[in-house]
Amino acid sequence: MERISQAFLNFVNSKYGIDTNIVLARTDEKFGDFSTNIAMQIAGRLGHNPRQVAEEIVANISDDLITDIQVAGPGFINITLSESGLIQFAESEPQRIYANQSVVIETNNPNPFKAMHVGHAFNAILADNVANLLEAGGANVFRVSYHGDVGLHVGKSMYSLLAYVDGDASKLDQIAENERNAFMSKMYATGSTAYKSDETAKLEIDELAKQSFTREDPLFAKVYDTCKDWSFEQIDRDVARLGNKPTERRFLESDAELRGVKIVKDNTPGVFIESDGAIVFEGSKYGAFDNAFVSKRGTGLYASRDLGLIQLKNEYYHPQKSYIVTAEEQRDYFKGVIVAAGLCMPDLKDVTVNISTGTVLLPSGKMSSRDGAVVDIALLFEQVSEAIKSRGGTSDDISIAAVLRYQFLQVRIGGDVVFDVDNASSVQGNSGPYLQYAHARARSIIAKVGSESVGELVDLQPDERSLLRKIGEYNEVVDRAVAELLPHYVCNYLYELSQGFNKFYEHNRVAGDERESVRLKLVMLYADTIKSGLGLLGIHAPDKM
RNA sequence: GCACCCGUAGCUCAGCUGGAUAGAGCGUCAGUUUGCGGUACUGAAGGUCGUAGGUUCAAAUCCUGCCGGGUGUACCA
Repeated sequence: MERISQAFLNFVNSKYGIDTNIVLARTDEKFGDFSTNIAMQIAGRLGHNPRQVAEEIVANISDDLITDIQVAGPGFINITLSESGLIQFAESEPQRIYANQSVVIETNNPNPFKAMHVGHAFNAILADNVANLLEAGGANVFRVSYHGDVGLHVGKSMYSLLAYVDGDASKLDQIAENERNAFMSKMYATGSTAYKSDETAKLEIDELAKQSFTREDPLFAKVYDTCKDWSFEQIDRDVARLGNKPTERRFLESDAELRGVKIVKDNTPGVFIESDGAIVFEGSKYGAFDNAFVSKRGTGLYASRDLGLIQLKNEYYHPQKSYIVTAEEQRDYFKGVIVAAGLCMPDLKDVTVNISTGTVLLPSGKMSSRDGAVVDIALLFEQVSEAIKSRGGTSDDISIAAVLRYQFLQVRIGGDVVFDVDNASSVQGNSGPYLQYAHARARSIIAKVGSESVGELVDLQPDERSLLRKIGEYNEVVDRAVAELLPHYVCNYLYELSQGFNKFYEHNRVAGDERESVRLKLVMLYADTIKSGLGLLGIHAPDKM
């Protein structure tokens, strides 16, 4: 295709003396395989009639791979490729635009001592897919996680937990493993309520929050360590159930705390200023907002820990890029942190990138609790599982992950997702299960016919050509998704592809047909393509379901 | 107040490096089956792309104003 593009550019350059970077674009099948608007682009500059220019160009372009080229509409040039041209596309490889790059990406960051909720699941799935795209682009990807193991929320939990154990940490042993998550949620909720309604409790919790940094008291330390371990075990299980690839390192706010404060203090004055006793970064000068990095008490705040984390990631991985995926509420916050990091550590300028996501919204009353609280991840899994069962499907972790991932990834990153359990779990329409089914169906044909009877793609019939054409778009779609780090392009494409397959399937028998060997080849190409695409989304494509 | 994000079919969303008649799912209505997995396929209805201007041969797409919704705005994370 490069060659054909170049032929256009060369001709336009020699004939009209115009340098352009016009590229060929996929077009509606009824027009051909590719089209270009190059004639209309240059006609204006030349003062010529666009159709006439197009005719001149068409008359001077020829290539082995082109079987038809003509002018249409106001001056489009439509190109139809030969079968071998289409096959070349189907057999090409995606580009590796991140080759030789090391990147770090946080693929989950729920806090311990609190239950994971649907927002964490959303964030984790999106980040894991961005990581997949980076890998597909050839990057050496390090998946890490980052967790808030210190601070106020820990104080809230510890308040309830210490009351519960009442001086005897071994009481925690009585809690069954499968009840720990619910127990921790309850502890946090109780502490959180007390913090709001009870002045004495508030003071105590503030004190416990401070202790979370030091953990000097043996009982505190024992309860803290036990529950933190429980939390991480649970987080790892839940993240795995979502279909995320494992992370290789867990960073903690407590690890980032001291070095973060040091970075801030080393750059004050300079990057930071002292204001009202606190150390502040004047982000408002950089399109963010003024933000305190160190409190007037001298303790590091969230922002200084992020600074410390940036330094830590660099020490471990020396990445060219470091991605942090967060909710859009933190967009301006990260803008400030990233600018500050670049000023404090000039070597790391432009390394950290914040990708901001939308929010998961819940349409029916079914999944939102009355008080407006967030949906616990356990409930999310349960609801999806029920929905799959109620339509007669088998509810295993692979199916549940397919439902969640596809639903979350379908929307352009940055937009909100309305999560309707029944809709997402449905096998009809644009959903994860539909794609899995469309894959299993193809594998079933392959199994029936037997892969040894595969033939070559020659003398294709229109339906066969059409499917081959669609398969050939895969790598272009992946390239775009990789370049823009937007997985939803892959979702949209895979849905169109499987629709195309189902249409083909409807009218073209494979097994036993006289064109069996040709069609089998096509079905195999299709099945491999959709499996590869689903893999990129972190969705398993079982042969049977 | 200021900054950022968003506004496309009844609902949920694609399309936004400007291009041919604005697409899809769900829902609604009407069809298809002695056949490789009907968990499928075909068709119909449904849109002044929030609004008013501007740029352009060409605007859902770029620019500006306005209207509507959301988020952020230092010692929480």
